[in-house]
Amino acid sequence: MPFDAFTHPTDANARRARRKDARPGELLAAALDLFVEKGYAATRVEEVATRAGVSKGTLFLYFPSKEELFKSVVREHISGHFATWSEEIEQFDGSSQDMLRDCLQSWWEHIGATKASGIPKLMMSEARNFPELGAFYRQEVVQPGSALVARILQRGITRGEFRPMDLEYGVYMVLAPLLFLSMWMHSLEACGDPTTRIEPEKYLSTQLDMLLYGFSAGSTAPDDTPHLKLEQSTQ
Amino acid sequence: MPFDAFTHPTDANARRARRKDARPGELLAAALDLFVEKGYAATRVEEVATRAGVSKGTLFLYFPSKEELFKSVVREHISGHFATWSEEIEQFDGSSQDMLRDCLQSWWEHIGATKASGIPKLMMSEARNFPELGAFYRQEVVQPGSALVARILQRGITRGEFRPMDLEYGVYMVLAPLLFLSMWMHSLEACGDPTTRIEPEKYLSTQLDMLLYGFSAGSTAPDDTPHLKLEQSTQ
Amino acid sequence: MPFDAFTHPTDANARRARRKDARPGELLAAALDLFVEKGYAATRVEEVATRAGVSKGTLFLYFPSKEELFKSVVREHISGHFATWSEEIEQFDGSSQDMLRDCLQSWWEHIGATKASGIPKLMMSEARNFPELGAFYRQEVVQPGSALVARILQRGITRGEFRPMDLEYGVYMVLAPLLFLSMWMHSLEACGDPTTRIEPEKYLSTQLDMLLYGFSAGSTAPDDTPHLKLEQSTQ
Amino acid sequence: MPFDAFTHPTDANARRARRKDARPGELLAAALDLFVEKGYAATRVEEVATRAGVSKGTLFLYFPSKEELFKSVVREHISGHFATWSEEIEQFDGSSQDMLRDCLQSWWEHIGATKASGIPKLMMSEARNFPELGAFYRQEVVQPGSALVARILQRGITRGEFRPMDLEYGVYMVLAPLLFLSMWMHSLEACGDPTTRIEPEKYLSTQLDMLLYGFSAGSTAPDDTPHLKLEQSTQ
DNA sequence: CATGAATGAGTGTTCATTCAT
DNA sequence: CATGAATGAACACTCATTCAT
Repeated sequence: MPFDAFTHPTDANARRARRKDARPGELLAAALDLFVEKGYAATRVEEVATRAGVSKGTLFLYFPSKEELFKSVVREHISGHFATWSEEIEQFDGSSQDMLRDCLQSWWEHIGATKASGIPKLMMSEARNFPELGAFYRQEVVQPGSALVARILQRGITRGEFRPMDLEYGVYMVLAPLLFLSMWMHSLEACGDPTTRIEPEKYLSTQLDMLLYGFSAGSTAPDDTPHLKLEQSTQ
Repeated sequence: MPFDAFTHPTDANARRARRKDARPGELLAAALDLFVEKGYAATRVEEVATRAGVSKGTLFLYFPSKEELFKSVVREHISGHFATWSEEIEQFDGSSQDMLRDCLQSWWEHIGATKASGIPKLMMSEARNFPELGAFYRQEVVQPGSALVARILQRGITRGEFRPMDLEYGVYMVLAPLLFLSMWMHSLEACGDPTTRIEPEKYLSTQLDMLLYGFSAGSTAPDDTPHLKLEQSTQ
Repeated sequence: MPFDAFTHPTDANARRARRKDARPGELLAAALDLFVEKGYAATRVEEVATRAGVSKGTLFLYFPSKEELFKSVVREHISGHFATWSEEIEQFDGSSQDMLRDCLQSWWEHIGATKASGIPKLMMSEARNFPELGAFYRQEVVQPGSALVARILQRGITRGEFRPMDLEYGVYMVLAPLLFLSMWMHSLEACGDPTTRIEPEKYLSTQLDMLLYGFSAGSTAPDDTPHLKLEQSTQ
Repeated sequence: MPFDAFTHPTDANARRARRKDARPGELLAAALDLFVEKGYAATRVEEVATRAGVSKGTLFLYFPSKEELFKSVVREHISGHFATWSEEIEQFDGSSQDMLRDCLQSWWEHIGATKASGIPKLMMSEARNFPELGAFYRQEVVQPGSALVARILQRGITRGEFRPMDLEYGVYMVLAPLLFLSMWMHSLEACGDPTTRIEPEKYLSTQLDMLLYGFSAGSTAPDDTPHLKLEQSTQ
């Protein structure tokens, strides 16, 4: 491509451009780790810088303050899979039960098993100290996410696969266990003996079963219950 | 006044004893509020003292450090209704579905609707900074609580009311939504517009329904579904 | 001891009251010295505290910020001799020449020879960085001071002792050399070899002569020229 | 154009030579502005560089440190009109009163109305932090300047136009109001409402009158008083 | 027992200075 | 020669903790 010729790899502009992205990226990653691990206040900016391999001064070259760094961390990890997921929902043509299974599976792959799983803990811990961020998170994450799940449930109801329900609260039943799982992983599980460990595969399988058929004896799952299989237990 | 006679004003020992209990009580209450609201690090001991109506120096008369104050706050609010609950389970003789309903209802009354609902947020936020507290919480709350729920589920399975399941993960399905609810109330819900508000009654009803029958169309609840009714929507 | 009896050691309130005044007083004195000596920016709050015999933290107990400390320093030294001076002018009944002599003499005694002489340097150096303070100074010091001198000049004109003149600029002729003297003392004179030293008595005598009779040969002073004699060259 | 021919574009040496002079010139000008405006400490080298249209790094190519930059600024603007003035004095053959008038007029034209008028403020503000500069200023400016004025006064005395006086302090009477004027312009006048403005022409006229004849009624100026007229009230 | 003045280690932030490109 | 990213020493300010009264 002729255009590429202009910005030859040795082209200083390109290199600088990459820098501009690279350095903050490492800082944001380090900051996410530490904020999740210790909370906002207990995290020292110098530690963030050190972990990112730069000096304290450099951090302030990219983020005007600790608060802005925090906001950037949250925003960074929200860019979102919503567009992709929305697409997938649109084009899915299996049963709604399968859809729900895919939903949990995809959440684990793209959120639960990644660093992004630390964000909910961050938000829950700090939302009251950063109300502006709380609003941002509600608008950018909670609402779109709820909407996606609501579409799945609505589809199931429409197709006669799910029974009628209050969609808003039905959505919570899908999301609450997921969010609880990610918070657990970054709090009690991360600080204690490994006996506390939740195995995501079992956990999500159980959730799927429960969501579909509940615990009552009569409502046992048919043999063709969607089977959830996670690719990797991560990290 | 006969009651006053017991704690006779000239009885210095008695007075001091009461004091020792009374003052820390106010301090612990103030501290719980603030720790839940702002997190451990962002809470100033002076603010705690002021809110409790005493001076900063007095606080250190009762708690040797901020850290000990924090630990006391958590310990204090964990005293636990486990003995009572255990008793209730022992003597319950209705269906296991009803038992589950009573369980949610009781949790709301004694935990969810009280200040104790702030503890889970505190633990999730600070467990990694206070691993000792995390262990304590697991031992004193998570395990006994899980055991109680496990007994309910086991009873249902034994009596043929619930289908067989992995008890450990079944318990999570009961507890995760409850813990999520309390965290939500003290984070995003507490910092933003009231549209985010979760109505506990609806939320818990939905959870009960889901737990028992799931979402699938075939497994609709029978007419005698246990109906959950909360006494008061709190505070 | 009779002296101790007055400030009875057991009177906690009285002692505390004195404290409240005493501590800031020492801090303000130390701050004035240092601000005059090194300028606002180059002065370290810790140095101010140390010179006042307290810790850095204590300084912030009395002044919420370095900026407020600076403002307080300027305000403190402005309370002013204006009331007294105004009175003196009112009741003076000698010649206006004598009045002018007394004016210079009094300025030296109460301002020039005291720490207050550092304030003009401070204001000249920092007014552009603290416009609000500049306005305050103009209003509280420059204007009242100019008004006083203007009254003296006007009286002389009215009584036929001084020739008619533009009062506003006449006032500058009285004040400019005084302000220059105080700035000189706190800048070049304070940093260099003693040969630069201006002797206030000679300086002010010369100024008085010039103000009254100028340099021209014809206008020599009569034998009864008011003679200026400073009490002490201070410090 | 013949002049251009000298600095032929292909002559690298010439170009570099010009650069060496040109770039620092802009930097010194920018630095003078900012140092006068905000003081030494509050002036950021980056701001100086930006205002001069170069990068921060470039500034350090020409000046090894902020301190050296400051010293250069002061030195640069002290080059002095002393040779010219000395010449003028030598060749002047009017009255000493006229000489004094020309002196004030020339000071205004070459110092007061130019950026050099900021130097006295700088020296007064920073002399104690840069004693070396203070000494330099005394040697290069104060002493030659005083000597010039002293020559004028001495001439007047010798010719019987001025009355005998202590020359050293007589000189201060000439210089103090001038230095005060330039400090005023760069401090209180520069930060506040325009009502504070001193009109140089009136101010200097008044000073001249006072210097020659004083304020006393008997010593009114003869009709042939030298009349001071400034060419431009600057900027 | 209660106070609140005093402390000083610790933190976020700035900015002169360096140096690889 | 010019740049601007990177540095780290230095500073203003905070706050848990102490202790004399």
